[in-house]
Amino acid sequence: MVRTPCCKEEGIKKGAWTPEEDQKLIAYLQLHGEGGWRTLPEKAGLKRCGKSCRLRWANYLRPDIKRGEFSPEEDDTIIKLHALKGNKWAAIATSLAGRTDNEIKNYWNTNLKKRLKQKGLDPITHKPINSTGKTGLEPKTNKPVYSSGSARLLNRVASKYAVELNRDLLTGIISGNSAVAEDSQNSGDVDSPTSTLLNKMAATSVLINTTSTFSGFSDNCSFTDDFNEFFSNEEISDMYTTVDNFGIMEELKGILSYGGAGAGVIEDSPEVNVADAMDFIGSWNEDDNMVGVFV
DNA sequence: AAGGGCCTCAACCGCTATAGA
DNA sequence: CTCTATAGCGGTTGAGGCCCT
Repeated sequence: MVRTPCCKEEGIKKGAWTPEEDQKLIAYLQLHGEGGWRTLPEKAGLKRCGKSCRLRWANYLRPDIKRGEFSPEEDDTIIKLHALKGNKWAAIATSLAGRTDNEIKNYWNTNLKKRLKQKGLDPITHKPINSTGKTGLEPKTNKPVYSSGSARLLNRVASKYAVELNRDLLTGIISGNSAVAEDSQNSGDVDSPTSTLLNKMAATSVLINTTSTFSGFSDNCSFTDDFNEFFSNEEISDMYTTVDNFGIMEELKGILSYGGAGAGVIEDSPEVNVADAMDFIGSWNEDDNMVGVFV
């Protein structure tokens, strides 16, 4: 299909926007809202094409855009998500509030890509650039790399929720039959213990959010850890690549951050030894005390 | 001080996806 | 179903600023 380019008309200005043009665009959008980009320039008194106006607004003028340097946390998020999604800048941007896909793309190309290279990592594959082709993420032993992650996650859940909270909930998380967990099992994909657990937890979180009869976690729960405190970068990377989809991970993050911004920071509970294999998921013993069960 | 090279990032281009007539 | 308009995406470009010689 041949289409007339939108920006080839006579008298259409290109290049950098002036403050006056910005003001006209802002004023118009504040008055009329977004949309109707094709006719907007004429109505707003701008000699620009609609596409240019939309881009200027989306990438620069929108009031919710966060300017300034990227934080180390944002850097980590971008790198992790890039490892998972590749150059899907718009998808990555949805996880960084106030950052645009264009900004992330530029930041990646000018900073993060170089940083990975300096660390000896291929910015495309995120694997080490060396002759062996090793990724650096392979387990150092015969144990799967995800084992410690799943074990620690379960310990945290058990130790933080089990006593004061809903025993049924935790049991449900671990032994529940959710569509998500079943999909994972039916997909034929390699199903790591961590991803199995995460899928079950994520499925349960959906249940919490959508079923009014389900009491879920209590409001005084102070479980405010996030992934970065919870797991190593390697573990997070592994989770993102083995769990079913990004949405599930976001759901799980919702569980982990449950309790609200004002809740206290949890302290590390004494580490409970958890079997690295996740056989115990299937052999969950409801008569056992929650904390310290996983040995 | 001059100018050449490099870097950054806003903006553009070409394309696909989607909605609606 | 087809066609068209619009929105959105990712790659690329180029202006301008900075740094080094």
